[in-house]
Amino acid sequence: MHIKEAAKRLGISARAIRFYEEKGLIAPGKELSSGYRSFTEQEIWRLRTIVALRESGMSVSGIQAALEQVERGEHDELLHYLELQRSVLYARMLETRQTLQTTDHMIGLLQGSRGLPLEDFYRLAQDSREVRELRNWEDRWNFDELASSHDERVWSGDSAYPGYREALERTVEEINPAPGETGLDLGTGTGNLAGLFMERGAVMNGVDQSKEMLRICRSKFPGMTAKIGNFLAVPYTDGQFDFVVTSFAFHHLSGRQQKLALNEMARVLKPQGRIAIAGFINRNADGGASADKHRTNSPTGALDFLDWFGPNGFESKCLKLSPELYLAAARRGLP
DNA sequence: ATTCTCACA
DNA sequence: TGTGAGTA
Repeated sequence: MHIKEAAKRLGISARAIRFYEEKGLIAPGKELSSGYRSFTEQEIWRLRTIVALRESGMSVSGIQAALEQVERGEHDELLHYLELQRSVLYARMLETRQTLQTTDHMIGLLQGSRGLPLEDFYRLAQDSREVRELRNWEDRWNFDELASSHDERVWSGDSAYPGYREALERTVEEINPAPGETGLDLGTGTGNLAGLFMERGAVMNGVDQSKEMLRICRSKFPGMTAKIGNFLAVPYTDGQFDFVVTSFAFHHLSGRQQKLALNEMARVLKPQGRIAIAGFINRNADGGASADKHRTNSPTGALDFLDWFGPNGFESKCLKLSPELYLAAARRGLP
């Protein structure tokens, strides 16, 4: 089959097919006499995959890497690419939704006032941009960096920190899950906290940005759903969870990112849901990404984000577990 | 009808 | 990440 028919069957331009060839995604044979490209059904199938991945937003170079790995039989690599792609799409959706909200808000302002409320517009636009910039945090989506972020977090494994296990157990006590309740563990790592909740009969979901962590987590806890994602774009729809927990992860965020993360936690929480945050609690002036340097021994450090709960309809408290470890717990009242 | 290259957004 | 024009 020649290029035009192939293009027609795939619903893309012939030019695009040549482009994919130029980028090394396909290598169709050429007819000796004419020099025309000749496409086999195999190649059409491959092109279909390319088109599908492209439609989901994956870059051409990403598709190239994915296809190479599939050829080597490493299917979980492709699975990882798709999961990653999903989380990127989800983040994009949340951003779109926020833009929509801002626009609605502006429409409301316009309808409610005679003149142009320029100052309000300006403030709204600023807020909106700020949130977008926070979400667009470093490029942790870069495949190469996933490994190093894994290393950064490896200390949170079983043996590493004194008080680690106690902090997790106290978190479970605070949430006090009823059997059958649905929970979300953000920055779940290898699923240690989620595992404790499952022992209590909770149905657990976990989110982590490291595929290595998720792989270990899945093998440790087959009954748990684990997704790639992060605090600022939690890959779940609204109002799903009875409780959201996180341990030894929140301090990686800057203060403003923590606020955004709390918004996300509240978003996926059911009306009377609970939140528990355990670990180091930093008092982090904004801008500093690595919060570990700013660990504080002062419980007032926790108040920086505990202040968020009250105005958002939560009853909250903060417990000091050890000189360095804290547990913030919150419960949302009736709406 | 198709290929290739170059410029362009 | 593609597209369009011009060419052979």
